[in-house]
Amino acid sequence: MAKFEGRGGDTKRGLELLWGIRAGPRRGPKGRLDVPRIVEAAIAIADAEGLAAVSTRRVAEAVGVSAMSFYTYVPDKAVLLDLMLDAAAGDEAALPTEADGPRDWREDVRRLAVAQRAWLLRHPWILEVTTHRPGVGPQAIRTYDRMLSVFADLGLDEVEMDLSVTLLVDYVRGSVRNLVRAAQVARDTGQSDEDWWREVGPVLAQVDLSPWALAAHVGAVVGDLYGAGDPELAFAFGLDRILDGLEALIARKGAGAPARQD
Amino acid sequence: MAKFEGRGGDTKRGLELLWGIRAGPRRGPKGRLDVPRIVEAAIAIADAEGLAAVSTRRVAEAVGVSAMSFYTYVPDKAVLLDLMLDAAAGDEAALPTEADGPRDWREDVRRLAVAQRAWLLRHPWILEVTTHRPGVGPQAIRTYDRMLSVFADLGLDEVEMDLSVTLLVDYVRGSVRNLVRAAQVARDTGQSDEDWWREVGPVLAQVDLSPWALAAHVGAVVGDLYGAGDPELAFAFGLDRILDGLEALIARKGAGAPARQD
DNA sequence: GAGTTATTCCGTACGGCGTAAAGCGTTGCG
DNA sequence: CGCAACGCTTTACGCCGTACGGAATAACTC
Repeated sequence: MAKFEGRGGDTKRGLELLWGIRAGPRRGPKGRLDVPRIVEAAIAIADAEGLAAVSTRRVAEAVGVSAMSFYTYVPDKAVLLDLMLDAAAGDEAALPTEADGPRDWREDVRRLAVAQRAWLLRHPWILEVTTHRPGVGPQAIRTYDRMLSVFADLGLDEVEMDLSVTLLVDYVRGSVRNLVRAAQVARDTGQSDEDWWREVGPVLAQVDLSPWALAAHVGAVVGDLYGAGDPELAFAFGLDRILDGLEALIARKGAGAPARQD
Repeated sequence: MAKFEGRGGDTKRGLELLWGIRAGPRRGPKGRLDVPRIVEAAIAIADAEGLAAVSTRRVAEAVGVSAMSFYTYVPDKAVLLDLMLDAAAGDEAALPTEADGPRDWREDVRRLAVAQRAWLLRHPWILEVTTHRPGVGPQAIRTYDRMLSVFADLGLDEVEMDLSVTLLVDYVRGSVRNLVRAAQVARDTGQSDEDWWREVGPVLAQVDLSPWALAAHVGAVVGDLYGAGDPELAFAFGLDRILDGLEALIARKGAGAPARQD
């Protein structure tokens, strides 16, 4: 199960598939399918029903072949996940370019974060597949490149640029994760957050929370204000803190670089 | 993967187990086990071999009963995971108190983040658990309380305190995740990062990276400096940015609150 | 052409998983 | 005592990833 949440499998073959540089077979019957069709079907299933619904049997059925024919095209499930990841990276929103007017790095970074967030919400299963090794597919590299470009020309060195991208991506992923999980559980169990609270409330009422008065107080205030938590607000708040933090770094480092324009 | 449907009764039963408020059975044979023993065994397996090794059958075997006897104590696997989560929250490091000298919120927050990180590295499987709902067990609430206390008396309102905790926790989790996956994959596949790069390198060399020159350049510089990425450095960098961001907020909000002391 | 060989596709099977169902024996309440 | 509640077990179902082996097909060698 969780063995496949990381990478592994046939690394070399997987990479060749990622970049489409596998030497085609010279004899034998022609395949009825190709890898992109399989990956597309897998992504459709994941988008609609979650990563748990993506089994090799299910994908094979979706493209109209028997269970084992799947393995003719993809060496194992770990590689399928790699391919899905890189393919999904293809539909991220475009970044604004210099042509759209004067660059404002703060606005660019915010847009980047919002776009990443929207992308993750479109493909929630991506959060369950997260790679530990850098994405080495074409789409992943393109995304990395685009993110770096936002931090270019601000006086940061290469390492700082890379770390800034990492910080931003890690934050967005963490922030979206909570939201996605809620939706996922609601779907899997047919139980909304409200239903759940209605069940939890009475049990918690029996409990003595006084040892954690601060938690109880803040929890009550926050809960009253926006139910079980407002993910939009949390996202915006964290992003603003991170932008402030990056701004402090940039101000310190990039004396001669363009500053905020607003 | 996380497809455990929690039916209505399971949620309630799970909560009762979390808080130890089940009504004891009056007749029938005494059980040979209790829930804490089962949870402890499950955590031991998860610590040693990863979450994937935790199956109901395996846990049952570890405590010396047959596969189905497990379900006498725990209604289903999702509840087991909830119990594991809350139990694991019990071994977080203590926070320094006011008795240790003058409070410095920045240092406190940093210590908090470092402690959280160490805790996650001690129980890496926690990051793999797709939690049912926000933690409502006693340990989870205790942790939340302690984190809030660090942000108390700084001029932040309840919502800002809650959001600050969320930001910090989300960041730490995201940051640790990369590190944990590396170790996990290395263990599962027997392939170290270096082995992996040795396999990836030659394939990537065949590829034209010029469309993403910035990514290639930064990637090369970063890779040269510290191999496949230095997680310690990335963690410290992101944490510093977040601290700067929080400091800006606190400076703006808490005119009368204690400022930095260093 | 004929033969060889690489390749596609598929049926079967193995050992895992979570857990429903049903049976057995033990316990304590009435 | 009898009976209901309960602990524990065996059996079984339908999933999963995928190893294996066989049949059909296409292109290469002769």
